[in-house]
Amino acid sequence: VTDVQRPRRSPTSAELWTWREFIETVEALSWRLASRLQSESSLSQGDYQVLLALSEADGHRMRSSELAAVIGWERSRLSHHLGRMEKRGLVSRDPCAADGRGAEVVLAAHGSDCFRRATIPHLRAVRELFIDALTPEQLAAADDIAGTLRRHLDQSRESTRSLR
Amino acid sequence: VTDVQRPRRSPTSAELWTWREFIETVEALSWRLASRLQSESSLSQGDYQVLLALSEADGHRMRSSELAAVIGWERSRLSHHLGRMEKRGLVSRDPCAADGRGAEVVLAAHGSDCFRRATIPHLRAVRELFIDALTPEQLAAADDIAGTLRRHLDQSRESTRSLR
DNA sequence: CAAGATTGATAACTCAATCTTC
DNA sequence: GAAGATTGAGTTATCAATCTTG
Repeated sequence: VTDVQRPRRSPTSAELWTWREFIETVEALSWRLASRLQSESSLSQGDYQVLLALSEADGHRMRSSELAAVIGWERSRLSHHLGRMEKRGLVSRDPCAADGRGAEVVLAAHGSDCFRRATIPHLRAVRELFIDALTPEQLAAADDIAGTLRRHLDQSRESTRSLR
Repeated sequence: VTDVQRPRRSPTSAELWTWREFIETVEALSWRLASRLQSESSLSQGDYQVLLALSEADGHRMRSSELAAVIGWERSRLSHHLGRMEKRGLVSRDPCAADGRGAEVVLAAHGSDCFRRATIPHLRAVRELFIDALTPEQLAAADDIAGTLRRHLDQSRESTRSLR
């Protein structure tokens, strides 16, 4: 933690191989899950993320920008996406009582239905393609790695911010 | 390996938590790397993948469909993307001598320059955000997990195929 | 003027034709 | 007719305005 200033070696070829295998595999996995979700439940990954976040929210409703933060999207992307989901009857938007500028996104009944029906096959896919593929030890290691990477990312976001 | 037929429990909440943390973190990491690549080198991830594959190819040229297979894209996506890269002078396309139907994608001089200039900051980013974040043990575990997931994915692709 | 959110223009991705050559 | 590759139409993502309210 004290070597922040010192420039370091570039990655070895073994390290790079690990990196490429890791990122490409996870992307392939994510792609495969997205296809299954689409064909089994007619939802895109984006739809699912939005519906999941709303399902977990108090009163099945959230401020638009909070939703964007939770799922890690830019606001304009979310806004366009919500427009399409609204057309399909999955969500609706209400003006926010407390803050006249804001909007609240509400899970519609049809969205709730779609989400519930999608959940079982989707969790089955997650189990088949991820959880069952790994030993309990590997799963624990995955958890550890993800947590470490996440904290590192958050920290580096902070430090680049403070340089501005 | 003998329990293929038996339906199984749905994931525990701890397993799901691991899954979400894992996939979301990797996606955040990938997104962060893509932003850095774009701002530091004016290349998208797709551009980089194409340039990397061509740089590693014999004579800096490849058949179009082989390139698509290597980077795991659909042919039409690659074709559109190559059109845009060609406009920017990064690659060019030659008719293939051996097979009149085919096209060969060639790394242009400007593409080679851009790729070389992009490499150092990009590898630095990979090191900072991934390699240095993990201990050697975690890196080894990541390698193991990726390999296991990859084999599992390949295997499940095969078995769904044979059911048709 | 800053923050919340939407809009519009442009770029990129996907899917189903299409065209050419084997 | 099948394989290699491109094209076009429709959908989704991104970036820079824009509009409205605090």
